[in-house]
Amino acid sequence: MSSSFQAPKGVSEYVPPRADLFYAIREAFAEQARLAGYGYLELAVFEDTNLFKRGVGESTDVVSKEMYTFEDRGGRSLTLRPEFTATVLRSVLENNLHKEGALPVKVWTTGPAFRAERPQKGRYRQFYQLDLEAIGSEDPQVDAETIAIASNWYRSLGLTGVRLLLNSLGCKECRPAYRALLQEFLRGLDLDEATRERIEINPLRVLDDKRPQVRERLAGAPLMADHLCAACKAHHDRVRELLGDLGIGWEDTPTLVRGLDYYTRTTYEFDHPLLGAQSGIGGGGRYDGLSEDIGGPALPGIGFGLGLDRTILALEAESGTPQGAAFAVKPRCQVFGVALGQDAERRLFGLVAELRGAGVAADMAYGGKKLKGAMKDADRSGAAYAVILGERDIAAGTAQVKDLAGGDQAAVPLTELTSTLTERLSR
RNA sequence: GUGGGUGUAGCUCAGCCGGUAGAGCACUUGGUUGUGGUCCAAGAUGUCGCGGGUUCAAGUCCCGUCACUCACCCCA
Repeated sequence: MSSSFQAPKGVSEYVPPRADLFYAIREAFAEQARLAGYGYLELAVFEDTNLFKRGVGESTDVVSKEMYTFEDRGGRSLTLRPEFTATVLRSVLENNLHKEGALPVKVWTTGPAFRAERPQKGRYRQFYQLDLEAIGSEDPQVDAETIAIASNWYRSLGLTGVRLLLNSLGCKECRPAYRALLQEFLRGLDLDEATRERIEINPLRVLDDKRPQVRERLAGAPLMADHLCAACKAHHDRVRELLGDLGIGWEDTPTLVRGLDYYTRTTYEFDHPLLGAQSGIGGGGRYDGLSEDIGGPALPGIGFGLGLDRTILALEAESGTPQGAAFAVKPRCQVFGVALGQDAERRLFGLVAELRGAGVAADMAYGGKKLKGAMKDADRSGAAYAVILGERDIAAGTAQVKDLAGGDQAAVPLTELTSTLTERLSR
């Protein structure tokens, strides 16, 4: 019997065992970020609505029709974050991190973001991202470094099907001219009303329309790659060179466009072919003008958002393929205790605490269960060993340690129980 | 916002031309006095999403509604 309530529409919730995977892959990312010198940030989940309007851009769909915006009791307009970059940059500037040490400021964060979209596979109204940003450097090495971090993370999870799609969107020197050129081309096409409007507001987005009838008309459209200024071209070539040095493969995708206005130069997306319509599992790029857009100093930046929900879907999709998903979650229980009688139960309770103190994941049967039921619990717990303790054993000063996979069982002196199990589990 | 599909046991689903509810898995108990995972036996479990209509009779047909889901759009 469930309650009268259910989670709001489109909210992705995680419960065991999926939630264990969710947590573990997030920890795996923390390790990658740490190795590359990125510091952790814990940030506001809602912001002044204008931060997103000015940062993400009012012409974007995200801002114009997908934000959860509300008024607080003081009449302020607040918005649940639809993405992370604007919040990260706002916090970095507010806390003067860009003045405290060497640039770039290297930070990462994680948590939920919110968009009021119609839910479907891989698209939720409350969804989870890992976000990493390097703020204050134009060096293409930083571009390559951030891409490498994401790429290493996917690899550490055992994902093999991730593709990197790469493009450059130019800068404020070369993009306006290209944009005008593209608009001119697009206006000559026979397109539907909504698309014609988009040509005037955000023409680059028309390029990655998925509809076949639109795609065929787009053949021959001018591409940013052919209109980059010398500085942008040099930057883009250098990034690709560095990715090559790192052994990271990519596909040049001249039609790749991001939906947020702030992106400049390096722009990329991680894509997984097994996922269906929402195949972009992560994306990022440069945003050299964003700081000024939100009233800050001129500070270039680059970063990415990786979708945790979609990464889990990718992991699950791959585990159905021959190569399989290699990522293993730490077991929730390594040793499971089974007691016979009240005295033994009390003694075992202490032993379980001792095992936990020694770093062994331990659990036991509660509620005075009979041996058979308790052994069944031991089996279900996934533990490698069961520790069985009865009056006989206590009298002998030992416990029975059973290897649940093999079935072997032997008496181990109580004083050596923790060290014996620690040793056996470590090999 | 637009279109399609689906709502039956904890899970995955079957249920014909309308005749009063089924399977597999999971669960409980027993076979086993101090031993799980295998095997055998027995058992418990449902507002058939909700509301209305047609009918002697509705899980089944009709209308409405809600939820879920996939796709468009959008993006992580």
